[in-house]
Amino acid sequence: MDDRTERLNRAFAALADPTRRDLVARLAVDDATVGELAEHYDMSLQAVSKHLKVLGDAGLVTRSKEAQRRPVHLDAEVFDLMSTWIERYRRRAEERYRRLDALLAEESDRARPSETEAS
Amino acid sequence: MDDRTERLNRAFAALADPTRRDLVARLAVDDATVGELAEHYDMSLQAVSKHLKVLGDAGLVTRSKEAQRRPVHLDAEVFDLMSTWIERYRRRAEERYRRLDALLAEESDRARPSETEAS
DNA sequence: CCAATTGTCAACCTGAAGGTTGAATAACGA
DNA sequence: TCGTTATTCAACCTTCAGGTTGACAATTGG
Repeated sequence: MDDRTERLNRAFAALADPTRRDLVARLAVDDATVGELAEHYDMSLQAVSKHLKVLGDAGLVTRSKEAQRRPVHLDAEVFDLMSTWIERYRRRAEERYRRLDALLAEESDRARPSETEAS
Repeated sequence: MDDRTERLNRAFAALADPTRRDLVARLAVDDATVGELAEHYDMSLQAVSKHLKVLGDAGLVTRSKEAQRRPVHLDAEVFDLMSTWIERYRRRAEERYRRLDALLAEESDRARPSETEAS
């Protein structure tokens, strides 16, 4: 399996969990420490730490030990990858929908014979 | 958990599997039957059927029993939902990145005293 | 109407996901 | 240096995801 595929696997899997999506939402507002984040959830700090590891392995989040606070922050790159994938198929699905629409219109034209009908 | 949350759970989870993303890619080209799709994978037809059920439950795919062939086709709506979610945080992550950039520039300005520095 | 083809259901297995608790580690302040 | 605080590691449990095979259901063709 190529690298791109595995990155998409991890990224989509990471965001399939509502707690992790919520973590992303919080980190979009401001960087925060594990402890700070954990306060908002009804689960152990260790569990939150695990969730952050999953987000980290997926490349959605980076940890900087540099500063004295705020070690976790969002990283945009993988969002790009997912966005590209989804947009591609969203566009195609919509296209196909429009084409189906056109086809159905054509069909109902054929039901009531029309002068534009070829051979 | 609200409906939107559960739909996102299912949608992201559905696309976390590479076989299912591949099914989506194929269905973006043309509708197909379970059997036709299954030929391309090294797994049982039942397994593919299950994957399609997951995609269906996630609302990414619809099945029409009407016609004699091509029963599975893509549905764009849930793609919209995911796209909106991702774009939102992609944008914020990028914003925060730019702001960090600016902050670092400011910091290095402060290191070498500059005339634009206030107070 | 019968048979063949096509798809789903059911039971089962294995491994991984998400949670727990308790111990280990690392960095900081006094 | 020593204790505190913050975080991760390790072992364990339970549930679920993804695959298998075999039996069943339904639809189409002759």
